Amino acid sequence: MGGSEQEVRSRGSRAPETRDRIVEATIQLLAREGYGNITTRRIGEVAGVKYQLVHYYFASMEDLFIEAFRRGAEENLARLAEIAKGEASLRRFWQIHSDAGASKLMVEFVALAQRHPALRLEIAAYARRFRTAQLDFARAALERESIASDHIPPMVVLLLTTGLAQLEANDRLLGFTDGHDETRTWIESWLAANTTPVKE
Amino acid sequence: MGGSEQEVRSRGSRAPETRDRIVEATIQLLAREGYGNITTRRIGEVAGVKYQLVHYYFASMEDLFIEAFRRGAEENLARLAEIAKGEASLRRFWQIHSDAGASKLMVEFVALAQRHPALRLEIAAYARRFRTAQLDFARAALERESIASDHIPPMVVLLLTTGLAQLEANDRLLGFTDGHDETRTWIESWLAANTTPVKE
DNA sequence: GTCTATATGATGATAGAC
DNA sequence: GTCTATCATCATATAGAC
Repeated sequence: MGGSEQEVRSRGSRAPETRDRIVEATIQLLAREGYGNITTRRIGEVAGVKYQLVHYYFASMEDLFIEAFRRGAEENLARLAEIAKGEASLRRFWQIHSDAGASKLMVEFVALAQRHPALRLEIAAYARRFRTAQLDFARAALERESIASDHIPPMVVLLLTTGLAQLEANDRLLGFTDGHDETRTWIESWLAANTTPVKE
Repeated sequence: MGGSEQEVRSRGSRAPETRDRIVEATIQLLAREGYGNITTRRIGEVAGVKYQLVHYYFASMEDLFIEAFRRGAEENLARLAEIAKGEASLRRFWQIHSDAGASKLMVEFVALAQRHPALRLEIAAYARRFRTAQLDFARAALERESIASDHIPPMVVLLLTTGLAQLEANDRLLGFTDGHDETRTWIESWLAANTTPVKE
């Protein structure tokens, strides 16, 4: 960990990344093992620091969770914005839901949220924001593309696809994936047959 | 799901319902406050018995959860079987997913399952069984009814609707229901327009 | 900033009297 | 079967030395 420091942190204080490491470890632990095993001890272990340091940087676990969630949330919103830059298409819309890792993380955070009211509010606020952005994108895609079948409200498309992503994450949590491939394959081919391709 | 019957509890005279009360309290607590607040002390409180009795009747919390889950699972399977007795229709199929309470309970159990491996296996086994039964029903409905739009594989219909139900339960957990009504209304009217009515 | 030690509290679980 | 009493464990969170 010596070497070159490309940190933009202008405050050249010592140990500039401990806090980041803690946040990263939290996300990583959450993604790998789930909310059930999240403790300060394990976080410290993964981050390579004493677990008491967690309390030095964060007043409470909830604060840490909120910060970790925000980091992931910002990434998701940024990615959505990135995708939204291109031409709106249902195919691109579908891509957003294809990241299994993000879905699982979201499930974990929601689970955590029930024990931490402030985190719950944070997640709820983000979820509504994200959904609104998704809705805009879905609306644009549906308007632009001529869908062969009945016209479907953007909200319906949104909830069905989001629900599917959540279901898959949930199934995986339980340890099975029956029907996932079949459904994804069908959706992909349906999109291929019913929408106009968009070039990158 | 059968197998080892641990206690026969044939002594029906003395305090016959304590065990049931504990199981009921567990389900009730899970439905009301979520997995986060499930402890032996709270269960005892709700059941109106000393919390130590929980350990008298159940070797571990996991055993209690498994029994509680089985009770709910049996009910769900029974209700599905009841619905399946009638003529298969997409409308009836959709009804299965309309019970918000059952969806939330399932979400809670899945959350609990991550801390309790044996419960996870139990739930996974049930989920696959239930899904198979639902799939049969969806297949029968799709075959019987002439759908106006493209033909959709039963598995796709199943995962989309199940996913939607799960999404709604999840949103409610977070405290918002944006788009739920709109989506349900659209689905109901779509079913009304694209399927043949079934008389009770 | 990081360490060692510790306070404080809740939990699942058990022992033994009645 | 139900009670009181208690245990060991693990959690979050602090205090204070360096």
